[in-house]
Amino acid sequence: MALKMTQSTVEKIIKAAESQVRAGGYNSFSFREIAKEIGIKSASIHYHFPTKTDLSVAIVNRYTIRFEGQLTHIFTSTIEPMSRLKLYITLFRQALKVDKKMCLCGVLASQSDVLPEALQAESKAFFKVNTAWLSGAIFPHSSLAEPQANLILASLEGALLLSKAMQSDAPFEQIANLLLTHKWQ
Amino acid sequence: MALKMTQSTVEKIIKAAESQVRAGGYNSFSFREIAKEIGIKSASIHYHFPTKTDLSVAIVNRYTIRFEGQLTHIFTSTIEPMSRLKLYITLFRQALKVDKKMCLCGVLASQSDVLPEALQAESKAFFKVNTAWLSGAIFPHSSLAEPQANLILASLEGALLLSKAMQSDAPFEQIANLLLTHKWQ
DNA sequence: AGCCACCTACCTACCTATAGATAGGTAATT
DNA sequence: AATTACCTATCTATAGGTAGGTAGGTGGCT
Repeated sequence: MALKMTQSTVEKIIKAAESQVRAGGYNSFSFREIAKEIGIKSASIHYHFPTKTDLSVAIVNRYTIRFEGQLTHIFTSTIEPMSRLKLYITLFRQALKVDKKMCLCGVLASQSDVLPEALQAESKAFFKVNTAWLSGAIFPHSSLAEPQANLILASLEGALLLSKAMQSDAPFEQIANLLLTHKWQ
Repeated sequence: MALKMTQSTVEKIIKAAESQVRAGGYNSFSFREIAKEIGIKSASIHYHFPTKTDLSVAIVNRYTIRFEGQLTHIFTSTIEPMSRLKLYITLFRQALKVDKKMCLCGVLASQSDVLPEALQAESKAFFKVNTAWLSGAIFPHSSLAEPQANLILASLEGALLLSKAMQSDAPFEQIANLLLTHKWQ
């Protein structure tokens, strides 16, 4: 029972933190803001995550694991490459339209230079997972698999960026549409 | 002479500030850091730019104007769409390889939610300049000009993001190559 | 069963560093 | 005399982090 409560608080902390990072980046989330949001004191967060780096790594770790879960789900739900791409795009569309936030690692990547090394590594891992999956799941027999995977990933990260900046979903949808109608050879 | 010195200090402030924003985003640049970097006191920056928002807007403004200058230069140097695209890509390659930094507005876009409104507007203007130029200079007679312009811009912003995260220029070059070999109809 | 040691999950109170911003002063130029 | 381009000194808010306390539960020992 006490254990369950603990996990729940940790979950709340990570969720609130993820939300704040995705809204404003690494330097615009704070222990005090998270604490206020979930109704505890900032010192209590240090009990669960001694340093900001520890908490940040935990956020990205959870994010990547959940993302991987969704990739696996897509992979098993269809073998048609373009169907998989369509579902892959849905993951990013959800960030934009449901969460109304950037991709966590997209935000972090743009600030790579000022991130703790452990966090850089964690965000790098997220992108590796994505390019590896795209190569294998969408371009299994293409010699251009790697560059094409990079293009899709970059386009979608950029599409989120652009749509956030333009305060419109249109850029994202136009880009998504081009990716889906493109002849990938 | 005094006027010249003044402009020079203002220039130094903006340059240092731009560099810091592009490295770590809006919340990781500070008056004190800039002051230290250029050898004055932080209070003196407030003389030239009363608030952080004022300074930020000035940074993006200068950035956009200089970018527009380079776009105009490309436009007049060739009429061949693919040559223009190649030169356009060079602008982003320079950010990655020479400055070793993100696009200023790419970083800011990822933090849109926490930016002062004036800054959001300024960064939005940068992207509008780019999509408008791409449409007119590369896809003058295409009905798909707008989505294609968005795709190119998003791909390149995303390419910077990805290359920063992966700590490798390869993703950028692979994406650039695909954009240049693509049949844009 | 009753006691005791320990652990968990918080708390209050506080530290130092740094943030943006302001007031008021000053030397040099116009 | 006024303006420009700085300065020193200081304010308040907030940052991450730490020390030490405590209520309530767990588990072992007699």
